Amino acid sequence: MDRPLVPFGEPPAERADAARNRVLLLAAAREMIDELGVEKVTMDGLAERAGLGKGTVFRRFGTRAGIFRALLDHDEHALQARVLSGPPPLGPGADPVDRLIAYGRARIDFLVGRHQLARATLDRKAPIPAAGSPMFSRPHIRMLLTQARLGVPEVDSLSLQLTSALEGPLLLYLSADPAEDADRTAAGRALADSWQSLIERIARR
Amino acid sequence: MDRPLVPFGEPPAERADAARNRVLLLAAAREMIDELGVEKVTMDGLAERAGLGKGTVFRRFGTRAGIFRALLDHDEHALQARVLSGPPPLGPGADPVDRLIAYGRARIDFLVGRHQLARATLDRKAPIPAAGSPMFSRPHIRMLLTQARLGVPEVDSLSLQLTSALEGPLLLYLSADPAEDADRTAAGRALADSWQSLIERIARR
DNA sequence: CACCTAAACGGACTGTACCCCGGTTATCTT
DNA sequence: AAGATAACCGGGGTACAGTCCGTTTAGGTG
Repeated sequence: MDRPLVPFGEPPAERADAARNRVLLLAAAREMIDELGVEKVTMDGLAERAGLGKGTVFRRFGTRAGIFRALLDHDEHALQARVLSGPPPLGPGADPVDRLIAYGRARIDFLVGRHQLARATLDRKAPIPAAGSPMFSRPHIRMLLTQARLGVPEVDSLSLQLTSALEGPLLLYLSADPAEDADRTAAGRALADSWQSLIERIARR
Repeated sequence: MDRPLVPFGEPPAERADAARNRVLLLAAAREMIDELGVEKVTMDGLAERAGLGKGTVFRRFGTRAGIFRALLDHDEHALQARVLSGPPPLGPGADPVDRLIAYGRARIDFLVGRHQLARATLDRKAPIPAAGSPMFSRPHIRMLLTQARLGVPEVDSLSLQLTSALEGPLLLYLSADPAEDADRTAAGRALADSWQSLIERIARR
């Protein structure tokens, strides 16, 4: 009947086999993506490749999109680290407006290079928010916006809209065809320049 | 061997039975959506309800998302008509900046009221662009931006980003749960106000 | 070390989007 | 009006996401 003293301590910590299988699955997923492309990665195939049962795959990631989300999350940590504690203007210390611009450029670069993956994280019937990683982009943009003291009345909505302006083009409106990578790189450059001028326009007083 | 005189005339015009079935299917789809919700509309169910074969449904709409796209397209015509020839500021005649603001408000209203439907038009592996209707929003925003003579260097990218800022929040980041309609209405109001101030900031010189 | 329990595992099962192709029918030609 | 032809139709077939539940195992307990 005894319960842990801390009512909401960490969830009991992942079991060793579970952790091992998770890295196994993520590695297998990366391989399959490289070899076959994102679209060809199936849950059955992935399970077989990793030498595990399908149930295990779903227990770990919940949904197909969940796998890609996990993969993308992992890649994102490097970017987030640069943002949180790297050198300015991306990292702390620079003027908020410059940081906004730098963040947009970095984020676009990031998404352009992982376009397939990012799109695969989209999921019809996502019960909660759910896209690329508004988890990080949105609050960060919101924070910089606030710091910039622009006198924006609707910071929450504006940060939502700017997040969409930043990520939406890559997630929603750019072709998913892997053959068009060159186009996408060019489009990315244009988006980055445009992001900068968008922010500058918003920020000037 | 004779071919039509006009090399690329209309595609041969839909056969009468095909047209009849299309309206049948669209009507059935609307009913099912009202009764069961978007998520519960299946291709089999729809076919049965319309008294047709499953193959027919796919021939007409190509994909599940295609049905919802068709439904949304239909609804959009009314909005587009108001934009193209209705009274200002939404219709022609007003200042381009005012029209941008009015368009954003109208579009947000529209999408808030059809959130479920709009999200259902999203489709993994969409062969071509493919979302809500950038078909109309993007060029229209682009045109108004150009008319406003703001000296924007990247009109194409900016219009893409503004389209995302406008539609992205509804398509990507707002919960799909139909129970939260009230929240969504409030969020829509906030987005609309925020859109206005975003445009005003971009436009002021 | 033997035991116990919660967590992890696996793979059969289900529901559904999407494909295929032989048969049917509308529309055009003469 | 009959024949030709292209489009349409139906429904069974396939592949894949996601669920369920009986079985196995990690890792703590005495």
